[in-house]
Amino acid sequence: MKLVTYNVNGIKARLPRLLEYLAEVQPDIVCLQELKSTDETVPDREIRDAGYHPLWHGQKGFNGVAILARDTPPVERQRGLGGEPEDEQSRYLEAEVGGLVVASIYLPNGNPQPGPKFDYKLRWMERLATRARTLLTDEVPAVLAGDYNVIANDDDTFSVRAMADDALMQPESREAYRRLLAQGWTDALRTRHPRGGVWTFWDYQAGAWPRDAGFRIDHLLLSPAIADRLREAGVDKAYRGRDKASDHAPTWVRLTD
DNA sequence: ATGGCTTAGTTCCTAAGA
Repeated sequence: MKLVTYNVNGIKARLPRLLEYLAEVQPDIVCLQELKSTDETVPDREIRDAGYHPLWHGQKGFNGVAILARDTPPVERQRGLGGEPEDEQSRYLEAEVGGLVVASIYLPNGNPQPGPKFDYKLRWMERLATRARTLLTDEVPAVLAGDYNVIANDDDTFSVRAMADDALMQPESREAYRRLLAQGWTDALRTRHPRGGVWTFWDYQAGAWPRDAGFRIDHLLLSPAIADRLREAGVDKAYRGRDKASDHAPTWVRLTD
């Protein structure tokens, strides 16, 4: 089975690209981020007509995550993370689908840093770690898939220097990500491409795509219960080059059934 | 230092993204 994470950067603006992707690749499960739409304004009918069962967790204007599944409807387990009741940003959605627990994650960007947005990012990462710990304790087969907004290693970016002051690459962001992995999660892309140099995002500005000046921030984390089912991991890079593309490319794992 | 994209909303400018 193929499980994809794809930050679409606006699902209404991206709908033709997303429908193409679903038709051409036919992934089994798709975690979406940055819907920038409410549950009332998402293209629910179009996704269903494309053969997918959607579970939406939208928000007006910003954020918004979803889980799409081809065979059976995702059964919701949780929306949002605990620990900060006043947080109304739609960034976490967890469901059971196809015998897996799947989470669609849109981790806060955190720029500019230092500042309140960076503090929110670090708090959010701790809240995610708390949830992730529970999933491991319960020993469920789980995939935490999404836009983590963390460049974990120097070889995960085209330029360490260009990104040095960015929230994506601060030591605090990296350490929080490493602590999460150290719970027992497997970074699937890293495992299959240990030398780095694999990008999932290319900025719209300054010719980043034609220069191949990207970085890897979309991650799929596998729980121990399914880590040995990992067969392949990659990026469907060509979709970044299409007309009116998202600045992220679909990033995926293939698991044995 | 440069140059300056894309989306959505309180829409013809601004905020946010990364």
